[in-house]
Amino acid sequence: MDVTMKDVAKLAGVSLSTVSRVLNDSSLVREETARKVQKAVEKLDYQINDSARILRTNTSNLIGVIGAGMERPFLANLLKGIEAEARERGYALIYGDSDGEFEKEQNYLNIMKQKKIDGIILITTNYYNDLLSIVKNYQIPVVFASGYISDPEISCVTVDNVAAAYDIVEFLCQAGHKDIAFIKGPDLDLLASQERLRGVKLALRLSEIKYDPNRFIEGDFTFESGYSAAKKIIRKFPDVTAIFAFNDEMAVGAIRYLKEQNIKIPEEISVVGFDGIELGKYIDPALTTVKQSGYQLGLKSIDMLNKIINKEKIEDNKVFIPHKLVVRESTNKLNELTTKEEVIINNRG
Amino acid sequence: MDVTMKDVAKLAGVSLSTVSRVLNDSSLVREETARKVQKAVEKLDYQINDSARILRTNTSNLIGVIGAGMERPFLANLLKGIEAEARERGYALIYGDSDGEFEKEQNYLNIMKQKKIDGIILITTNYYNDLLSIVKNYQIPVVFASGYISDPEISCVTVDNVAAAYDIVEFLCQAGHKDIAFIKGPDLDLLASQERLRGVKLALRLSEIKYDPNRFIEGDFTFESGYSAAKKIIRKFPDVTAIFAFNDEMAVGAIRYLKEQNIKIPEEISVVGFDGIELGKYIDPALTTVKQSGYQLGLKSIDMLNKIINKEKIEDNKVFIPHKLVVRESTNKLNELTTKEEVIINNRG
DNA sequence: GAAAATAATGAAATCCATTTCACTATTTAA
DNA sequence: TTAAATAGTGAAATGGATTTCATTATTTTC
Repeated sequence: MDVTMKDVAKLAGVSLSTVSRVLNDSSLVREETARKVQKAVEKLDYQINDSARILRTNTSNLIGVIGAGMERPFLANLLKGIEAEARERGYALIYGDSDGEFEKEQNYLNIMKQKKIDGIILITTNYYNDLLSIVKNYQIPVVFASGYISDPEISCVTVDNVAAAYDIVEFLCQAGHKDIAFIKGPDLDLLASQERLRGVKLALRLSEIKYDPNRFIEGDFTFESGYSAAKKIIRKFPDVTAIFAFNDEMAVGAIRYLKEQNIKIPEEISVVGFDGIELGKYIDPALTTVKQSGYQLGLKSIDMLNKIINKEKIEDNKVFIPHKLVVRESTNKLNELTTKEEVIINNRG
Repeated sequence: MDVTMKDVAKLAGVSLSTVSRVLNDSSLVREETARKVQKAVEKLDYQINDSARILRTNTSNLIGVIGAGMERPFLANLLKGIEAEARERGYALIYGDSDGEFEKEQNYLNIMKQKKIDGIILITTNYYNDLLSIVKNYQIPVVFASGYISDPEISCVTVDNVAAAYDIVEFLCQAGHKDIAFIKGPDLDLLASQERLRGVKLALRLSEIKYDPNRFIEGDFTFESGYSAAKKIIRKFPDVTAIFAFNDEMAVGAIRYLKEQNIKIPEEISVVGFDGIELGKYIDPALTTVKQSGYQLGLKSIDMLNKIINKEKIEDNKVFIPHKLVVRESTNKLNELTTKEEVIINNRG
């Protein structure tokens, strides 16, 4: 029913082998013969049967992507970057959502293995050591694109979560904030959230601010969780002057809550986020955040994976993409606030 | 190197055929034999070679998804729904982004055909008639999940863009707005944007408001385009009392611009969006919009595709998912505004 | 208990491309 | 001109499953 190489061979008056050679690497075929074959291919609109090819060659030009929470803007852009670079390099993508569940991850891993994927990108927040050992067992090239994995065998591409979180907290501290609350990610998130936590602690220590675990409210990276975390923060710590949400969506949720309570941002409370998604520019006040490019992360991940697949030398299997502090309207210096109050006090006095 | 059925057969002491039967449909196999085979499968951790299976059976349990602009929250959720339902039904997903380019769509269509996908979901804004005829030629089950396609042969699942746009414009009109501006989608978008446009026109006609094409500024569904569209609107039509952006992101961008200009929302200008993405609840003012569920749309699309693949009867190959007007803070009745003004006038008088 | 029917299994063909090996045609070297 | 080397091509083996057809065991029927 479908056109096969045999049909092409017959029409071109050559053998199967020759057709195959023309379609892959015509170096061994006379130009004239190649032309005949090409003509037949076009005339019949021949399309290769990929399964047959994969069966024989054991390479699929397929890359598996297993992610979770990919509807988040940052990760949606990551996927976009992955897709663009994969396409560029001749790979197609098999995409599966694990919902952050180990079982589903395993499941997809199996399915993808059965499809003989050439490599796999994992975007998984709560990796378990089990997953790591399974992945290693599979002998399939893997890149983690969600956080730093210390295991030296594992390649990963990620923003430097520790440094980035450090930078933004340091920024708050240098602005004079001492009473800071945090909306962290799920405790199960062993990658991004835990790393950012480490960066926070580091910055606090260097600024000689006591680390108080109570000031870390757990969220799940959604608007909603940011909103309700802010509520808890305001109740428990009415004196905070700054909130650092571990991603922009939670920051936006928090801002919404604060505004509902008629708390002025940044005059009374500064709010900062993480990721630097487009949205941050358009909310009111525009969000101060530390920006990383999901798209870039996607490109780099495929780049590294491609190198592993092709057994190219890799200088370093831990790659960090750049991050940048973006100061907008949701923060100010605590001094400024003080100044204003002083002015008011002066007026009164 | 990999474990094959042959290995399983040998270990279990049966023939290849028997192993295959056990793994597919053991109805013809003695229970005892089946157990032996199962045990061998487990012992060897046998994984089927999918390419071999597909080659033989010509069915892949693969569904292709070709989309564009999938980083938009609504579409990201659509993809999530597609993935969830596809997984549920035993399909894996091959995912490609077309960037809205015909050539890339064609390309992916070819690649996917070569991989013997069982069906395909198209989320493409500017479909060309070319694409339609190609798709028809391919004889592969297809579902459009992005808008209404009139061609009776083509199945589609979509919100009723005409009705939804009608509803929200009617809502504005009934609130007393006569001077409305619109931020539409790209003119190339023959689906969502053009349909919404039709809904708008219908509502305007029924409310006896003259249709003025100048009042429709073209955007591209991004925050940024909503922002600059609002700028144009305010310059050209300083008297507008309402803006309808054809999606929520553009509405958010518009709101940002209006706020920068110290224009009060909704007191001076009401703003409405389309889609009902989560974000709308958290911006200030919370966005009035017409809500559809991307996730739901995804589920329904796979459901329909699955039916086509299995040659089940389909009552109607045009399916609409529900939409709902969600009134929040970004709109008010023009009367209320008038009342306030009257009060002010009275105060003055 | 023999014949007929059914259940359970295996051998071999098949799906479609790639690739090795063998062979012929053409060049090059001597 | 002949021997040696190389270029170009084809036949056949191969990858790993499914499935048809044939065959052997087992039941059922009379």
